[in-house]
Amino acid sequence: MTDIYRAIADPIRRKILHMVARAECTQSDIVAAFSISQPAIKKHLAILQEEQLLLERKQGKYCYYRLNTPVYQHEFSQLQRELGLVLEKKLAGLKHFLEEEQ
Amino acid sequence: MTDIYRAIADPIRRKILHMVARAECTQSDIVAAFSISQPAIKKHLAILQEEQLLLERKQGKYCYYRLNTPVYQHEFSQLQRELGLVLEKKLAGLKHFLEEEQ
DNA sequence: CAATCATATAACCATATGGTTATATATTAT
DNA sequence: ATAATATATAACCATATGGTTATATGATTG
Repeated sequence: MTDIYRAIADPIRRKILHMVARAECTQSDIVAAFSISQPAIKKHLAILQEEQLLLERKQGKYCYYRLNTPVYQHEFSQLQRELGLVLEKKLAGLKHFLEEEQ
Repeated sequence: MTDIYRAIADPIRRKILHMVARAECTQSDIVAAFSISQPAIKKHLAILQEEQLLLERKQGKYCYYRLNTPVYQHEFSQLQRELGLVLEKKLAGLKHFLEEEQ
């Protein structure tokens, strides 16, 4: 079940997400954009796919990747909510502290 | 230099962030809140500290942890921006596509 | 059909992660 | 002083991560 935290843990995977959001890319487009080997890129793509953030379309010898936008959008807003709550809790604590101080 | 992506990659560390945001906690408070060993918790705390998200205060036999709020706030907004850009790029692509279609 | 290009996969390696148990040390309470 | 509690650390283990090279397969081009 989509662990976006795992997906985004690596900076190369984050850059891949940017690439495939901007436009559909072939695997070799992606390989060309980095200075690591094709199998290494493949593994990153596999992780992004395991986490459902990537869709692929196979055409001839090419494999096109694009963002799975609905999933990304959903997972991103969940993440924002989860991490945003941390700050809200902090604020609530400060508020409480100030109100006790009257 | 603070890799928030590493810090938040594990669900236990995310829960710890919530705990220490809500209130200052001792290490044993945190240990009590999970079903893993004290050394395992200690390692999670060490990672959160390496990434500058946690401040500690030592008092007698207790070690109090609290959120490093400014750093968390800053890193969280950077993260939001970076991951939000992915969606913006997607939207820009769709917009461009529609405008070509007139 | 042969060469080339894109992708897939196997085998390997080093390091990181996430956990354990056992034990040491320091502080506090009885 | 002893016992109990809180924390720290060492040693170990299994698995995951992030990379490599070498090679196979499949599609396209000359």
